[in-house]
Order: sequence, then structure tokens, then C-alpha cells
Amino acid sequence: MCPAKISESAVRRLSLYLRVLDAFELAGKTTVSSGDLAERGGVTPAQVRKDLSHFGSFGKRGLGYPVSELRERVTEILGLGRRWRVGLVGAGKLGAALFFYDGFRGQGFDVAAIFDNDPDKIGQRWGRLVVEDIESMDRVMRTSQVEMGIIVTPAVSAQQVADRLIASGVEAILNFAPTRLQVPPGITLRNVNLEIELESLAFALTHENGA
Amino acid sequence: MCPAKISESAVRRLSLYLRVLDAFELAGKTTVSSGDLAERGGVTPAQVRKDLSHFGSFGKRGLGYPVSELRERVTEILGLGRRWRVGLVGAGKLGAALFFYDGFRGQGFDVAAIFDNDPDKIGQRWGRLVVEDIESMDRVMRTSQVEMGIIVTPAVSAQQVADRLIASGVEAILNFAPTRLQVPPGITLRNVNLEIELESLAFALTHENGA
DNA sequence: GTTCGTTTGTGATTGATTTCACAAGCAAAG
DNA sequence: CTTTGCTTGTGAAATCAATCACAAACGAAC
Repeated sequence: MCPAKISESAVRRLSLYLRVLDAFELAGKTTVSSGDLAERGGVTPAQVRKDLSHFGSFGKRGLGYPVSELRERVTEILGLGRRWRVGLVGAGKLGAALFFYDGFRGQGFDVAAIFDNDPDKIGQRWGRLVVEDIESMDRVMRTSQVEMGIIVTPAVSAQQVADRLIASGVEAILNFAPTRLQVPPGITLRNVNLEIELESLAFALTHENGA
Repeated sequence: MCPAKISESAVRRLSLYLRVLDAFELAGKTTVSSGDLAERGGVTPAQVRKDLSHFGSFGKRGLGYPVSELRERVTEILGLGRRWRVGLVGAGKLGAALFFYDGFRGQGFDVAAIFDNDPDKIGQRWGRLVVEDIESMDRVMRTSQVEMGIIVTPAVSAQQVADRLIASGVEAILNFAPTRLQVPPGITLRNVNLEIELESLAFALTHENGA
């Protein structure tokens, strides 16, 4: 049902299936086969079945999976059956882009606090929030009951910010700063490094045809 | 030396080593061991040696790797020994954040064109560039000799944009739209899906302590 | 109730990636 | 010149992930 270890990539595929299920439900389908899910998700049917089987047995042999029920189950598995409160550190352009992006709210993530250390930015009103001084992070994070942090600061400040987030009780961090953060065991860290993505494209273009 | 297939993750680690090497060079070190690189990169020494050995033999036994020379070689391997011209599609907040982010230029990536389909945005001056109509993509891309595309549009337009980019001669695409793009063989595609990252954090928080 | 076409769930297999472990090589010291 | 202390480069082993292949199960048709 819920085994010891699910691979990072399997979890990401679950997110993918959830989107495909949304589309199928919108299209009015009531059941889907692993083949349907696989085709739309760009994976193999066996992979879909294996991924789902880690968490239970949701399908009917000969029929497939009930769309609506599977969607609910995957939502639950991913921990999206509730809303999450997110703290955003860094009120720059990327921070603004993330803050005003509707996709997060749609998936159950609410930005509950924004921080910066620039006096020009502190006090600015962003939607229904005010940019807070990074110095008051601990207090604000606890009163806002923030559970996740997003780091959108320059690389030099990132480690310090991460330390403060963790001190404030945050256990999951999404880091956009192009630097490798050290976090203690038990803290979940995901990195999004745009430079690395571009560099991987450059590598592919450079090596694609025996060049 | 340069084998048939290097894994995606190995390439990403090379990017990482490059950053660590930058730091070491800045700190004035002339040689590093695989252990040094591993520690700062958060991997194992054996992994470092294996990754590098795919491309040649850069170290001296008993000594380690010459920082400056290895940095040059890795730069070359990743295809960063030249500048790359990038086209940005989507002049929204995320597009702006990427455009004004200095890290890309620093690594050799120049945004050479920006596109949007919103009449209010078309014609806006961004730095030294003007936002172009997406309709004129083919012409602009070719005259600007753009080699990579970054998609920062809503999900619904993303596939259409990708098709146009490919028709304009682009062979590598970095997609930020939360949708799975279909591209023909020979086109390199990387996806950055912020919703999936947050969902993977939600999963981790939900399942960490047998919850 | 039996047969038929379909699709799941899963042990077995294959494949990929990471780690191990050690011979080979280098510099410095004696 | 030999020994000593490190560190690389790499085949072998181990771990991890993806795919295969097939028995079991279901609904529909008759």
C-alpha cells in the first residue's frame, strides 16, 4: 500500500498523471486505462500501473481506472487534499512572477508571507500581503503557520535564508538560487537551477550529431 | 573519451562541478581532488571521477585535478566555450524575470529576441530589445540566429509556440508551461514545472514520518 | 453459465546508474 | 634509488529503476 521508499521520479509522474486525469475528467470520461494515461503522459502503460500499484489497487481488470476516484486518490497520495501555506523569500522579479502566478493557488498552495531585506521593498503591498523584513521571519512565519519556503534570492544569501527558514520551522524548501544548499536531515530540499537547464541544452546541441 | 551516451544526470553534475571549480579558482586553489569537488558538490568522490573519466583523463594520480585546466575542459564539454542566442516566448512576469536575470548572460546565454501575442506588449522596449509579435517569429528568429527557445506562455499556447519555434529552426527548448509538449526526434526539450516541484514537496511532507 | 476480449497487478528480467575496491601512477622525502 | 602517502582511473559489484510478460479478474455477449 504505502511502501518504505518511492522514488523521486515516481512522485513526479504521479503529478503528471493527476494533470492527465484532470483533462480526462473535464472531457467527461469516467474510466481510463493505463494505456490512455501513458499516452497522454508520455510514459509506458506498465510504468503507470507500477507507479499506481505502489499505493494500492485502484483499477478494475478488463475495465481500467475510474477517473474521478483515481483523481481523488492521487490527490490524497500527493498530499494535495489540503491547502499548503508557503513563504516566499526574495521580492525581486522572479519572486513577483511566482507570487502572481495563479497555478499555485489552483493546486492548493497559498503564499502566506513575502520577505526581503531591501528597505525599498519592505512595506510594499503585493496583492493582499505586505513585504516583510527578513529579520522578522521567525515571528511572521509562525503566526502565518507557513510550512514551505521558496528561496528566490541571490546565491550569496541563499544559505543564510535557508537556515532561517529551517529555524522558523519550515521543513520543505524550493530553492531557485544557483547554489547548493546544506540542510539537515529531515528537511526536504528541491532545487530549480535555470542555469543548469540551459547548460544541459547547450550540451545536447553541442554533442547531438557527433559534433 | 566521448562515448555514445552520457546520462542526463551526469551532464547536470558537470554543470555543478563547473560552479565548484569557479569557486575554487576564485579562492586561488590550483589543484583539487575528486574528494574536494565531491564535498562541495554534494556527491561522492567516485562519482566525480567516473563523470569526468567519460570525457578523458584530466587528473594526475597522487595530486588531483588542475583547477584552471579542468574548468576550461568542462566548459568546453558542456558547450559553453561560445555564446548561445536564446529566444524568449512570453513577455509576462516570468519572462521578464528571466530576461532581466544576469546569471544567463554570465554563463554565455544571450536573449536575442522576445515574443508575445498581446498587442499591449508587442512593441514594448525591454532593455535593448523590443517585444516582437509572435507572428513574425520565423523571420526574427532567423535574422537573429536564435538557437534555443524558452517558453514562458500559458499552458494552452505552449504546444503551438513549440511548433513555431521548431519551424523557425530552433533545436533546443526550455519549457516552463505546465504541460507536456510533443516534439519530433532530434529536438531537445527540458521541462521546468514549478507545480510539480511544489507537489513533490507536499508529498515529502505528507509521507516523511509515517504520516 | 461459458466463452471472449480486455486490462490490471506483479514477479521476473533487463537495463541503467552508482558505488566499491584496487592496481597504477605521481611527488616528496629519505 | 627506494619508500611512503596520496589520488586517479576503471573493471566489477551492487543498487536502483524501467520494462516485460503473463496469470488473474472483470464485463459483455450469447
